[in-house]
Amino acid sequence: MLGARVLGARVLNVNLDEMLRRTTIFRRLAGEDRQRVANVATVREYEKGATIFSEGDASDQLYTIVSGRVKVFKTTARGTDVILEIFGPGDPLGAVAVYESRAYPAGAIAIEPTTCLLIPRTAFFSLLELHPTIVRSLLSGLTHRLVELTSRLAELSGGRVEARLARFFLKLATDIGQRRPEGTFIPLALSRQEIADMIGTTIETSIRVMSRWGKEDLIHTEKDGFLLRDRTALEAIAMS
Amino acid sequence: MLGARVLGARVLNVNLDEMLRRTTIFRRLAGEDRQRVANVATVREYEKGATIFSEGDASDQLYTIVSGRVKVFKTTARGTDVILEIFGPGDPLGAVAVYESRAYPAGAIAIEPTTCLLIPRTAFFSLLELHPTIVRSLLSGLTHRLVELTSRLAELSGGRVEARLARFFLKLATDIGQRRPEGTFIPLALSRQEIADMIGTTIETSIRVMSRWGKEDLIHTEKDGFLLRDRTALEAIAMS
DNA sequence: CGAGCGGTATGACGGGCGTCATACCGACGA
DNA sequence: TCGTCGGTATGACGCCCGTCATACCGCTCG
Repeated sequence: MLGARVLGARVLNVNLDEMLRRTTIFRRLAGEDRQRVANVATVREYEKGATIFSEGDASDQLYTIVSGRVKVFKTTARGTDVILEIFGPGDPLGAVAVYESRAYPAGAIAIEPTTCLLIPRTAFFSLLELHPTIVRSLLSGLTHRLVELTSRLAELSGGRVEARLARFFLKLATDIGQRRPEGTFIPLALSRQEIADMIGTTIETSIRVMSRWGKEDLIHTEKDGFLLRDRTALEAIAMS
Repeated sequence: MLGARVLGARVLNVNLDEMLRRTTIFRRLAGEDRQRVANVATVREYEKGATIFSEGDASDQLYTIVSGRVKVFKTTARGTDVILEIFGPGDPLGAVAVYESRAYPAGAIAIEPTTCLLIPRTAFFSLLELHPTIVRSLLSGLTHRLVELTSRLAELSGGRVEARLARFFLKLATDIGQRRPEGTFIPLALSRQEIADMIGTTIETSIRVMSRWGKEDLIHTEKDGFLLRDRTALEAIAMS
């Protein structure tokens, strides 16, 4: 449990209900049902870089992100990592493993200070029995993830690194970008290594491209994110 | 409807029930419910190379493969194709699109003579209402596909082409391989282009590697599949 | 039978990018 | 204050593999 701190549920009981309301899975529950979930839920906090679970771990809990961001990744045969997705507040974590009672098929690491809500598998299953709406909600989430993943698969395979990187930042911009007078700000701090893991290349290459783009005033790395300065230039690179 | 032939449901009504029993989704239905599905189902046949649906098409039917094999693929920004999965008898096709009432996120083409069972979306939805077990079955299928896709994502990103190709055939061997005195036979006819689309490379490279491996007696291309002659050599290549 | 076509095969060439090596810089702790 | 460490930066080298071009082979059709 390195980097994790378990908080007594009683202390936070006031907030638990509020937390549950913000999750995509449990938000539609009636008040009393949410209360029942709250009674068996645990809150856990992770500092940046802390491992939430590792690939192959037995899955006994369903995680839900309350705040922070988490990268879900798989380690390839060669030892390099590939980031499958980056999850944020409200997103479930490990739903696939818990539902199928199998080991986690990928690892999860906090890339920001993160707090999660943990529901034991047994409690989760009895919820599924009682509330078909939760099953529906799960289905919706999974289908969206499937579509996302297929897009990433098409994206990763082949093509020049520069184009992939440009498309990656353009997608981030439309997803979580904030308009500013100087450009579009992406409030997501990723290391060069994590950028490389997202687009399937090495850290040196990602550093090289980011460094050049910084000098060419296309995109700048800031303390807590990235600032897109020249969106049209990136779009041109993405097309090529 | 090029390459498709619609058969009168009445003629095949005897077989329809048998077909439904073989699907992963509808097999658990009670007899009378299966009969209700059979009443609204259609059978359609596709010859090799025929398009079942294209990426972006509106989804009005749920397909289920009765016999044959289908490749599901996405076209990248650069115009190259990436094969996401190859489905066989019993597998559902387009479940994600139908459930979410969205356009198909990928295209589907028959790589063998194939016959499918078509269920209209409306009928599918009323089935979902009546039978929670179908929803469960859908969920299971989706989670398996998710795990598969994440593995393929990790597989595709980076690494030498030879290693990826070796791993690809080794996986096929363990999935659908048949032991023979001369080696392991993989009963799946893929063109060099389709091999390239599976592992994310070009047709020339896949031809080169396959050609060399043929000469080195590692794997031979036959009329209706591939014959793995030297499994340990492939495993060595996959490791490197 | 010759033309056309789709799939396979093979060579030549060059650039993108992975690999190795070194250096710089800020943060942190002894 | 200095040493260490993690992250970033940059150069040199080489080779895998994508691109272009040509050839071969079996099949179908006029």
